Amino acid sequence: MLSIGELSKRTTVKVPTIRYYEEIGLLPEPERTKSNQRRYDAAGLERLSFIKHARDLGFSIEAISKLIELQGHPDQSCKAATDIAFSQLSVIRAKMKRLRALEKELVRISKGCNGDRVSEDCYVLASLAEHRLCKHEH
Amino acid sequence: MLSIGELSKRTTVKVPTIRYYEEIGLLPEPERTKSNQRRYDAAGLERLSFIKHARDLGFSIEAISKLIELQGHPDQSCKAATDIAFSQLSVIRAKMKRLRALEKELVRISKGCNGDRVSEDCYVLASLAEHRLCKHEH
DNA sequence: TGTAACCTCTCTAGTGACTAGAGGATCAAG
DNA sequence: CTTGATCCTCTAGTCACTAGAGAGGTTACA
Repeated sequence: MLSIGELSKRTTVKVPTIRYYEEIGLLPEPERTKSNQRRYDAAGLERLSFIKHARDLGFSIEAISKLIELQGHPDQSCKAATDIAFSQLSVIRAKMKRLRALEKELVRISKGCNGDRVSEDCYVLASLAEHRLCKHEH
Repeated sequence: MLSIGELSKRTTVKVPTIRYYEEIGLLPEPERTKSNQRRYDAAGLERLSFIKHARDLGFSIEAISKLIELQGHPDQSCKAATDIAFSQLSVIRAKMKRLRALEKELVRISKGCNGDRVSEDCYVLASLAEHRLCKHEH
């Protein structure tokens, strides 16, 4: 049985975050010692590892809740799970698309001035002030 | 002179957001009519357009505050401004790097199961449960 | 002049996913 | 027995807004 601190070390999830997950119902309430400290078993460790890994992959807490729910029915179809993974993939791709556009524009703007002028003549500041100076959509 | 609603339409910044910007000091307090409604002049419109454009490019409110501060000293060096733009660029690039890694991993995981199995045998769920199954860093 | 539709005001609270800190109890090592 | 680490609960803060309540103001048209 692991204390919250040991669980934290093994999963690299911070202690207050573990308590937060419990509060919102993502982790079940664990056993307690006589002195009211939390104690986790192997199932608790596994569950938190799952959450941590999914979070690292950018899944929302809501999506993770659904995935856990699905895990709990090992004999049912996993279509819902793969759907969630695909929608996560499209979330990631949408973010990348946007970031690529921003990068392009910011590179262009940055090239306009290397910082050796006065603010009045700075192309960076001018570009921020006037969207018209932008070449790409963002 | 523009009402807050007109300013909102021209900048596509929502009314509550304009009030929020005023609250945190990003926008100066505008004039008011006798009946206490906000009225904005050309300077107010320009300032909010600047903020909006910078936000669209992903700059934080804090960075924008600094940029506005710099704009206020048109005769001083613009190095600080270009520095902020460059650091924003590296923020964007770091995010993209991370997203690329996540995308790669998620594509790989998703390929492992097309949703026609039971949860117990689903590679997507298994991969989320076990980091060991991952091929790339994330 | 009436009235309906819309705009604006302030204030509070909620979002997501935590993070920080206060103030106190408990535990393990020396 | 003491010290320092760890644990507990609770509240409040983060970022950049967003939503809603309830009251008052403005505008267009009959």
